[in-house]
Formats: sequence, structure tokens, C-alpha cells
Amino acid sequence: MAEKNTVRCQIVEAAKKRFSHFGYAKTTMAEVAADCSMSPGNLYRFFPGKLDIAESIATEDYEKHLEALRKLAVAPNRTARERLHDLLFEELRRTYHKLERDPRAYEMATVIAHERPQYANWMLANERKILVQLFDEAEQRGEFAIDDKEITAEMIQSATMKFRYPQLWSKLTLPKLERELDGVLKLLVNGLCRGRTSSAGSEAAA
Amino acid sequence: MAEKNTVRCQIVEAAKKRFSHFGYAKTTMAEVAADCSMSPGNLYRFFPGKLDIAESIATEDYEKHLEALRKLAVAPNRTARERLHDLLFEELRRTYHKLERDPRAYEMATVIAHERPQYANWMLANERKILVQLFDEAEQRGEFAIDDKEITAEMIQSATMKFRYPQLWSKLTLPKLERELDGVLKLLVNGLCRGRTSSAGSEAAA
DNA sequence: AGATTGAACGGATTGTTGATTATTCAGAAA
DNA sequence: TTTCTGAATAATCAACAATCCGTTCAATCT
Repeated sequence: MAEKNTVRCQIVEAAKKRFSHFGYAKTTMAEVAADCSMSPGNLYRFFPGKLDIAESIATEDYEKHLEALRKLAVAPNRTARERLHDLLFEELRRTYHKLERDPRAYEMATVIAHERPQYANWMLANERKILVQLFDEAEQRGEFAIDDKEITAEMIQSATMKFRYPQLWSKLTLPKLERELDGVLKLLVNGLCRGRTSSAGSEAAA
Repeated sequence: MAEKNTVRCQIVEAAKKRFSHFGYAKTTMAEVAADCSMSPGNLYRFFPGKLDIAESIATEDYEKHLEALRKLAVAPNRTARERLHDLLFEELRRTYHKLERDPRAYEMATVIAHERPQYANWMLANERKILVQLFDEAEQRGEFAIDDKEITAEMIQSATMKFRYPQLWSKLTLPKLERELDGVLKLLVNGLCRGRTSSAGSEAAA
């Protein structure tokens, strides 16, 4: 990813600096080109447009996140329930901290989400694959009983939507969001119906 | 509600016509006043401001909705699960159709949500009361086993957030939303854990 | 040939100005 | 006195001009 195509990388790095310092809108293609000692027109031999540079930056970061999620999904010595917990919390915390720390990230997320609606779907689909894998394993171990794993993964995503882009839909603090996610997860795992009161209560949330 | 304070009512009715015909922004206080044969200044003896007229209209409509929900929550000859289903579907369908039918409603919802953030919380709290009542009954009948009903109601609202203001957060069609809500509800009721596969499948969704 | 430039195009954005409108309040009507 | 008015005010909005910037491409360089 960082090896091939050095010029592309140079452009991405220059843009990364500008975007995070001045924001996406306030950065011009001419500036990025100048940082790379080339003409604006030449950028278009490497990217179809400005937005694609932003997408490239976002994707690079997201791939790291995905890798972290994959690790959590197959962590040894953890129950399926615990691993599901870890996945959802990692998702919440990463997004929360990213938007908290860097207000520019919010701008980029908004622009990409608006101009490339499919991008968010692609991310969801990636994470669904991880969930399905987790469910497969959980079923073999007899922890979960799931009809259609792909559909179930979609439902989990539906139900945890509020925690995926936290500060977009509420002004809640991270601790409050964590408590809420923990509650939702407990419900999703145990259900409302009378049955196992699953001795394991909520895990540490602070 | 419609009896006392005839002048207030007259104002609300005039505003209702204007708002739904021309929209909130394109309606002026002077026009509403003229429709009531009074001066603009006089409106302020009955409402603190323009937004409060809109809120009044919204609340009047919402009270009807709440009443419908209360009825569904205590419908005889229905299991708790079915009543929960009815509540959530009524919520989804009402909002969906309201925004579908009348683009002006979308404008008003947006303005109120933006200028009066507490309004949405008030609505959620109202509906939580209904959920708690439903849970109380369900527990007595042995259908659900719930620790803290108030918290559980919050979690249900969290998990079904996507279906509360449907076209705000997705471009899905009503049938797709209904299928998804059905899936989420099934998960919330039964849980992921192996246990009862609850012979009752999903109820009619189309 | 292929790679690169930078001036030129047009769509979007910004700043400015003038008009509109929510809200107030001193005073007129009842 | 209480109820209402409508002109005054300050904030917002709409329209227009000027500028900016993403993108293209004919010309230049290697």
C-alpha cells in the first residue's frame, strides 16, 4: 500500500497534511500540486478528482481499523459474546475519538458520505463479513443460535446504528454512549423473553 | 384542547393552513395575523413566537399519535410481543407516511428539531412511559423477564432509532424498512443466544 | 512517443447590498 | 384598566457581482 506508486503516495501525504491542517474545502488542488512540485493538471494523472484523494486517505485509515476489528473477532480465550462486545465498542470508540480529536475528520466524513453514498455501504458490508465469521464460529461452539447469519449481521448493524457515527445523531458523551451500547448489546444477546439471565452482567464500560 | 381559548385556536388553524400550503419559512406572521383579522403584534399575546405556533400544531398532532400508541399497548387478545411489534410499526408507518405525503411536514420537523432539541427528548420520554407499562403487564403474564424496565425501554428506543425518523437516515422504501424492523425486533425479543426458537415467525410485513 | 504544463472554462462560492420579516413597544382604542 | 395596533428595530434572507477553484486540454518539454 505504501510501497508502490511513489508519486501517488506523495500526493496523498501532501493532501493529508493540508486537509488535516486547513480542512478539505479550504485546500486547493493547486496547493497540493505545489507541495508536490507539480502542476495542478498533473494530479489528474493519478486521481480522477479531489474527492478521490480524500477517499484514498479515508480508506487507508479505514483498512487499519478493519484489520483491528478482524483481530478482535478471532481473539482467543474470549467468548463470542465478548468478541461481539469488543467489536462494537472498538467501532464506537474509534469513531468517537477520531471526530473528537480532529474536527477536520468530521468535514471529510460528511463530504464523502454526501458525494459517495455507496462508500458507507461498502464499509458496512466489510464489517458484516467479520460479523458473519464471528457467528459461524459462535454457532460451532454452541454459543449463538442463528438462522441466517448475513441477515442477522444486518440487524445488528441496524440496531447499533446510533453508535456508529455517534456525534452525528446525539450529543451524548462517550461514557453515556458506552453504557447505552452495553445495554443494547445485552438485549440483543439475551432477548426480552424470560430465559437465561446470563450470569455475566455488563462488562467494564469505563 | 380545542375548546378553551378560541383566539389561540383560530391562530393555530390559520397557521396550519398557511404552513401546510406554503411552508413554514414562506409564511409570515403578518399573513397569519391578517387571516385572523388582527395585527401582527397581537399574535404575541398568545404565542411567544412563530416557532411556538409550529410547536403547538406539531403537539396537537402528536397527542393523537400518542393516544393511538396507548391503545395499541393495551390491546386485548395480543401477546406482549405482538403489542410491542404493533407499537414500533405504528411509529414507523406514521412518520413515514407523514413525511411521504407532505413535504412541508419535513420542513417543520427539521426546524423544530433544530431550534428545540429538547422536543425530541420529550417525545421519546412519552413513548417510554408506554413501553414501561407494556413491560409491566408482560412481566406479570410471564412473557418478558426484564430487570430495569425504564432502562430497557431506552435500549429499545436506541436500537430502533433508524426506524423513528426513517427518511432522515436512509433512502430505504417502507417495505424494506418494515422487513428490517421486523428482523431487529425478532433479535431484541429472542436474543442471539440459543434458546427458544419461538415458533411464531415474523408477522405479516407487507 | 509519453509526461507535464498552465492558461482557459464554467460551476460553485463568497461578499455585498437592498429588501423582508420576526419581534417589540409606545401609544390608541375599548 | 385591559386589549390591541402598527410603525420602528434588528436580524435574516435573496439577489446579484465578483472571485475562486476543480477540471480540461492544446501546447511544450523530455
